Amino acid sequence: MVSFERFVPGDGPIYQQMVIYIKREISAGAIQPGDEMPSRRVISSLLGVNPNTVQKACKILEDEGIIQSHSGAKSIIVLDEKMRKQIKTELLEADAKKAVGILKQMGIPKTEAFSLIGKFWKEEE
Amino acid sequence: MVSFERFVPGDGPIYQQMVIYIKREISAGAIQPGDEMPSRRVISSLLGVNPNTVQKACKILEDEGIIQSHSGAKSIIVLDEKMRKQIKTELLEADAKKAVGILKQMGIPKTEAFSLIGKFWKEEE
DNA sequence: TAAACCGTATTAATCGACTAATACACTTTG
DNA sequence: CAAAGTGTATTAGTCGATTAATACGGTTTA
Repeated sequence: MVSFERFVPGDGPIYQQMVIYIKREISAGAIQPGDEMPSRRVISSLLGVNPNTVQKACKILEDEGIIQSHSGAKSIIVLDEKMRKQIKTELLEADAKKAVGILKQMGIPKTEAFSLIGKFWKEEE
Repeated sequence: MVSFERFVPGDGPIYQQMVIYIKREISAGAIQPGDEMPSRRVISSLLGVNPNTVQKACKILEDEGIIQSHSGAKSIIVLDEKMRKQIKTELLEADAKKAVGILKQMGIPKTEAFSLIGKFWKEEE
């Protein structure tokens, strides 16, 4: 069963955050093909958002071929390994590029950036 | 004169992006105390947004003590060195922490994260 | 089979970001 | 001084994200 335990609300529309959350969990292998999604109503209650907002996210995931929804039954994850790698690459490129761009705009030298990242990596372990 | 050349529109409210942009330029030393801000109307035309949106950002910057506005004349940057370092630290902590959190959620090992960042750092030089 | 659960859809309403138009008083500048 | 430029404020309106309430038909399950 797909879990939303690691979901932490951030910036921007919630339905977009949900889509990205699922994709990141898929990249990590924490969500796998065949896994069941909790029902729209359960998710909405878990995250404290409206069922319609959840449905909006699920609609996007279905349009992208990541979940499959049979009306009446729970949705399931349906992606293959090729697609998983593709999603992972896309997310990584976007996130790493963004992080690098920010650090460079702030005038941080590469070495300092590495030590910073190493520091925060340690703190959370 | 404060420049908006490096401003690239991203996610979230524009007035918040403007505030962060100014702070990052300050962190980098590209914006310094005494620098003049372009007028609200000029900025709005530069960025293609409404003057009121620009004013909203400037109001925040003034409330935080980063700019000083005399009605009728251009606003100027007024922060001291202590404040500059404080701003830089705040931004770095937030950005680096966020980036690390994302990479870890995706199950990226530390070594791979470093090589990724190194790669994108190179590409833009 | 029947109740409980599920995906889906519709309609209306709220809220914040942003636009738009305009006005006023102050300062800089020629 | 006078014109142009500037910060500030007000009011109204648009638009998208989100909430809210509700309904319908298919699937699970006891």
